[in-house]
Amino acid sequence: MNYEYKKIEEKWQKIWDEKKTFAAKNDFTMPKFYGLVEFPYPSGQGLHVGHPRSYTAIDIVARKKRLQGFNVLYPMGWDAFGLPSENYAIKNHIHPSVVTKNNVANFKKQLKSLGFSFDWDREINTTDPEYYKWTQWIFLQLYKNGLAYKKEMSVNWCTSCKCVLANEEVVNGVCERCGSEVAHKEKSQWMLKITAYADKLIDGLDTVNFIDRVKTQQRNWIGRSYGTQLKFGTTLGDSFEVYTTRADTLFGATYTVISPEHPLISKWADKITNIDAVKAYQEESAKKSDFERTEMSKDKTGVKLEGVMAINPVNGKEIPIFISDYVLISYGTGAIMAVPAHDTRDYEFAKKFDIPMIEVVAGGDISKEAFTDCNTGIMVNSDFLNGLTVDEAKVKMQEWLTEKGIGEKKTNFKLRDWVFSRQRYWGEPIPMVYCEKCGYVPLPESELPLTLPNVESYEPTDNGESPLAKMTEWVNTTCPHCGGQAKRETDTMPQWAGSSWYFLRYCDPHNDKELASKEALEYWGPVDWYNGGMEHTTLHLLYSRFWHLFLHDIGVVPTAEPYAKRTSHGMILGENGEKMSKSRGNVVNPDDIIRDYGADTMRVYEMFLGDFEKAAPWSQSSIKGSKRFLDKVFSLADIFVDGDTYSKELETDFHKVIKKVTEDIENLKMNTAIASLMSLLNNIYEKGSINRAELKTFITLLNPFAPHITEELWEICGFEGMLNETTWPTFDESKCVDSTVEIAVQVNGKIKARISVPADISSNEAISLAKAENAVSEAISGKTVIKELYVPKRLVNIVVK
RNA sequence: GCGGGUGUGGCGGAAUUGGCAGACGCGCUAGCCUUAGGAGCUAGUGUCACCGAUGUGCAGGUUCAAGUCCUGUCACCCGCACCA
Repeated sequence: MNYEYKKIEEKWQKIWDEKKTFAAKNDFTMPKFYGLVEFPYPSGQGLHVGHPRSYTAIDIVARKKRLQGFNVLYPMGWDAFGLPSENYAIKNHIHPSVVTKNNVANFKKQLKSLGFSFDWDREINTTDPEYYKWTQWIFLQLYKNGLAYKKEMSVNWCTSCKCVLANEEVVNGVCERCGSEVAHKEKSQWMLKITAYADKLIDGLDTVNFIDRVKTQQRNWIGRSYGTQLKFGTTLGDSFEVYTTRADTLFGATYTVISPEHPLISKWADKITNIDAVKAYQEESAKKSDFERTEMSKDKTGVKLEGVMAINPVNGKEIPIFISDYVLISYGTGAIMAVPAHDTRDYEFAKKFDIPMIEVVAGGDISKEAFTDCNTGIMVNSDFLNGLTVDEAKVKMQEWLTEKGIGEKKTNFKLRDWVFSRQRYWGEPIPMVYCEKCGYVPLPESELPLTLPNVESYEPTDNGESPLAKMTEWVNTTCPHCGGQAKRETDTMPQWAGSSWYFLRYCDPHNDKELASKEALEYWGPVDWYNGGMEHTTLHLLYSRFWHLFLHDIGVVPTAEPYAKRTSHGMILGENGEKMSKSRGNVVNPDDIIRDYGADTMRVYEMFLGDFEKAAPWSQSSIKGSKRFLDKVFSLADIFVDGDTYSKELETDFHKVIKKVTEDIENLKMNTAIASLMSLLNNIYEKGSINRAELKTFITLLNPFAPHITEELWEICGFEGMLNETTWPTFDESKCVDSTVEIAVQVNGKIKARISVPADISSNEAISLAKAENAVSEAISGKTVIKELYVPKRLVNIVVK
């Protein structure tokens, strides 16, 4: 029989659609499984071969779970706000909503043609007012709880997108999206206080099953450090605070540094005798872009403040104060105590400016480099700390500082608050109005959704205003508080807003009273398994955990953490091993693959490609292997015979493969699961026939990977009902072992022979059988046997001298 | 610099966690079949001085036994990047 994949695939996709085969059931008594993949941004380019790698893997898990009796929620939707649609709209004078609609239709068609078991009844779209009503609602809750605030500050400004960026969106000093230079701009921005959740975001990681690299990356990004904040007096009679994690080295502090933006400078301006040089340095560092600043990070620069000295609180010594851009205003107090002998950066700076160093931890050689090791050193030159270890000294100094009222314990984070406004059209309007009298006033919840007005032009402006600002009839409104004249906020929310809670909406997508019902959230939450890209680790994944932790605190969701398990797929690279991109000309279009080989082949190929977590290059010729496999599977119908139990020859094989596939799917080892099915298929053909029981098991195991061809075979072979209504095969551990096994016989670890023995053979018998082999007796004759060992079912090793 | 990871045939990758390295697939070679083949079938395929030796980035070590454990070292990839 011929495997007509096109006909078969279209047929079953239509049946699944009509029967709503994969709709999640509203039966909250069943055991549930909520599998989630990141919903795509529906770009004009259509689906990329990278998308199906993630979607197929979780589809396989979802399909298997259904057969195992779970009520499965596997939803899909569209993260449709964003710049590409807006830019396309600007260029072609089409409303972004129209662009989005067309792109969604195309994406949906493509996804359907791959046979994913999504519950399309729960499809959502972040640009739908019925959806973003609740995005705005969450913003209002954040505002009411003091977690959204407006602040005038220096922000990252993408010169090409003409829009501010969050810290997470700046990569190597350039815009994460377009790669353009990022400048600094003073702007008043809506901020979300994600830093209030820094501890919870770190500690929560201990309660979830995320792959380690995701956890470490989030921990590093949040960057918690435990230290001390302490006060240095000055010769002007005032004081300033510094943050340090090495309070133990306080006796070694030989200077201090404040950042160029530090407010002390203007306070001291008339006392600083070299104020011109200081101001020049301030200006110079303000001009540097993030990119330049990191580029120049090796060479330390700075200016000493003349006319003021700091006083080391532990010994009263007067030490100089510098300004230098290696101290950041945004971290700690924007000022540090410098201990050149025990900090690499201070060491470099001190060498350059010829500042003395004092060794306070013995164990290194400070004439060569800073000694920063905290584990081996012993305190010296430190009065009451002498002789202590670093850890002991930290504690003692901390106590001393606290007692004297000079310093206290302090935890700091690298994480900054989230810049939440964007000066673009195609985003959720921020539901706030500005009233001259009342200041910023939140829109009443009853007025949500606040929909985007229709504007003539979506062009971003150079002055940093949102395109919405020109819509005077939309902007001018009345104050919800006093009824007076007021203006709407014209900035919109960032890309990451809608995706920060979308998985909640899937639980109850048509609810118009709340973002989702309590019952639905109780039942479906948390997401059991979430797979997505590593590139979202410190963006979407972090943001959505923050929102969820907050929603939990205000009682909206039942659990603190949104995702019980997080895995991540590797990228699919072009055939040349480089990242797929239009400019490199190595992009593979999924539509072409489906046309030439079929969706099932595409699915099997992408899963067989290699280790799911690692990047893997696409290989056009390897696809043929997957196609050949499915061709052979389809031909099983030709060698189909009667028989309702596994045949003797294949029984062990079947039990082993059921075990292997069942376990491999849970571990995302799809490549080895497929390999074991291929192996089994080879054995079946060697035997020459397959019976009912065997075929049933085989196609059920293969079904999650290749759903169309297996449904078709199910029908052809006359099995009852549909394959997706059957149950997942089970295995018997005792039947997974062969009764006879081939073992290796080694002499001094070198293989001399292979023998077949009963699996349960005794050690003595195995060894004597081994010795009976010619090659073995030859190798040991005339030598003394020192040791003989038998590793059950593996090998015999005879050690001779 | 800090953090995470990876090095196994011509290629993608396996290896029950210390027990026969190279499963499965691609590619390649030879043969068969075919008017033809970028189709199918059969056999072979780590390397070499091919009855034997050797082999998992490199150098040591532990062990009866090491891809796997330990020490050192090199290379590459990813994330963060002066975070005090």
